[in-house]
Amino acid sequence: MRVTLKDIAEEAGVSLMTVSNVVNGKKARVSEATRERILRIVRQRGYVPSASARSLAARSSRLIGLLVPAEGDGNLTISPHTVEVVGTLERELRRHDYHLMLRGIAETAEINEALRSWNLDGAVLLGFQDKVIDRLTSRTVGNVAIVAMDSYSENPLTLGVRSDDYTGALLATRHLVALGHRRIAFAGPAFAATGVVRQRFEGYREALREAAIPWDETLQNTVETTHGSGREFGRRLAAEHSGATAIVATADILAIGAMEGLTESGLAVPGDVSVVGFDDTEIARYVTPKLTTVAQDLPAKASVTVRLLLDHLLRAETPEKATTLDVTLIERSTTAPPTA
Amino acid sequence: MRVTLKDIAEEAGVSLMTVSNVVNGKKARVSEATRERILRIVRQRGYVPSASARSLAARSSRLIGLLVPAEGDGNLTISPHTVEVVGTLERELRRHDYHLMLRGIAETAEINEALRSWNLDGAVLLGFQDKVIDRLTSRTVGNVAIVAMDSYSENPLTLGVRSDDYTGALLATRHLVALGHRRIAFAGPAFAATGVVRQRFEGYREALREAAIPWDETLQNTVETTHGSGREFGRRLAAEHSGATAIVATADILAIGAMEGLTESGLAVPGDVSVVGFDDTEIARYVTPKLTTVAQDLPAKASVTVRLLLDHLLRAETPEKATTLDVTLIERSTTAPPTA
DNA sequence: CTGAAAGCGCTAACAT
DNA sequence: ATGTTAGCGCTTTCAG
Repeated sequence: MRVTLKDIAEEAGVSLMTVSNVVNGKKARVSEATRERILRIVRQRGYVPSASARSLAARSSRLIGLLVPAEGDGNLTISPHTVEVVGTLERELRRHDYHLMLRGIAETAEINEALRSWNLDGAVLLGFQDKVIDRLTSRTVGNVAIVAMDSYSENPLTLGVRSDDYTGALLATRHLVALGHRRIAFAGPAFAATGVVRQRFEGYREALREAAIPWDETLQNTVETTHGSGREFGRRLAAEHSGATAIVATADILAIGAMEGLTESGLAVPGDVSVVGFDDTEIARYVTPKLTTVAQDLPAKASVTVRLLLDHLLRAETPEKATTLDVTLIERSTTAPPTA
Repeated sequence: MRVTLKDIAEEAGVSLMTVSNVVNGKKARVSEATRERILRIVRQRGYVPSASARSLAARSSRLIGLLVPAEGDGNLTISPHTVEVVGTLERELRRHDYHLMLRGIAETAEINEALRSWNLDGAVLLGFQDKVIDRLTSRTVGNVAIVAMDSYSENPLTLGVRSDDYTGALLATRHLVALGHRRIAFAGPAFAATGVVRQRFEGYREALREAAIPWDETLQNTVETTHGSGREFGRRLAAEHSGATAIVATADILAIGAMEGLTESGLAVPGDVSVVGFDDTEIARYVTPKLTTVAQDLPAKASVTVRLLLDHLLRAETPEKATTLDVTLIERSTTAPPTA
């Protein structure tokens, strides 16, 4: 059967605890000589500690939940830039001997269940609505370290990490304004009083205000974050003659869909209409013309998340306030001055 | 503290075991009356079983490892189509009360460690080289159910699930031949005697053979699976005047890079050179012109994987032989007859 | 149909 | 520097 601490202890002629201490690197508690002897036996017998036994006895699982919304019976909702973050997360966490448990969440109650069932030491909430984060209570999350990524929730039980969505949209819109655009459409999913999309919308509005461009409600478009929906939007924009000469989209995929819709309708990008995306996903560089977009600092997002998690886990540090990461406008080829 | 079985048992005035049996749905072992009473208390007290305690006592963790290569110190290697498979996997597995543990693997030995440390009931190996799979021995994997995705390894300890790579490349190349191409280049990463890329290469070769096109080694190009590498390849092809009028690439991203390199060099796609990709990732539809490519049946890949896993777990069934999934050629706009 | 005993593999808290 | 004791929360096995 499985090799246990006891086996090693017997073979080494020491007690269980000594082996345990060696395995856990508690150097202060064991002499260098026995330490080395035990380590050799451990390697030779191929001993691997049992995570469940540890988790049970130590009340710490060294397990971090990677919680992702799973709409209804459907699939997980994993956006491309999320994937990149996850890769880095896993690596960093593993270096500290923490492991990731991937879990789709259909109803809020499942967050609680996941946390308690596996005795998670922490969790990263990826892409949940602010209102879901808001609802988390200390009863449901206990004392685990929770990072809510891309959330603007003020819930003090969670550590927020997000990009500066407001400034991103501000930069994008200013860029358009500077090029001479006056009628700039906004395209994004429905949003509430708080959240990523709301921030982006407000940044856009602010840039308009700065330029003293009067607000026209018809420029605000509610569109799903999909290529198809973006395409429809592009077609509609072309058909409506709303006079819009530029689009700020809340996602690259949406922007790219819009470009296709526009082009199909006989409008040129950026000749007739300029387009700015958001996220700087890989595809932004692969479409023609290459998409001007707002880039997030994904590596920073991952490392901040890990740092926050570890600070809380190791030093039980008080959650500082939410971290907002810088954002940059990447000017490529989908923006140009409006044609007179 | 935590609500335990014992708490419930005391409150209900029954023994621990009765509660355990109720919670685990062993209906035969408890009367309907007590069953309902206990269930109510369970709900009301918010009892959640401890997975680690279960795992320890039952020697089954209900945990499936999602093992992904992590090159050196680097990030996880997660391709876009892998992500889609993972989403479905998670959902299906969770419906059966299994959970996923995401784990990057830098050295083969870590597979063993991951398996034993967490007492995994099974694992899905995503995108490992065949030679890694080959090396797995019963000592390292024990009796866990292992699905090796996209592997052509004959290792009887693993269940193989993959797409029909050979036929995919065959179809792609035949399509090109049918259009009238005679000098068709192959672009893909270095490959060994077995594996996904080897299969694709052989499919390509076979189509050439069918058409009695003599083999010219210079048409076989070793290229990394990246956009940049593809672009370089496109440029080189344009510069070399090798006479190639078409390209079969082993990945969409590679094909798209090649298109860009070709275009930059003044060659038109598909006017001067036709291009076929592989995988039918999302971006294939977003580039201009839209990419002709070979589509895998991703949902099937996920559900076969789950079925294989569950069969092994639930019924301890003998692993049948590897499953190969059908593949289809999606003709879009990057292929056309060669210009005379 | 229900219960008691034993133990899964490990660690925290005290000894010594 | 090392050992002892007492569980962690659950399931297995065997008895009623």
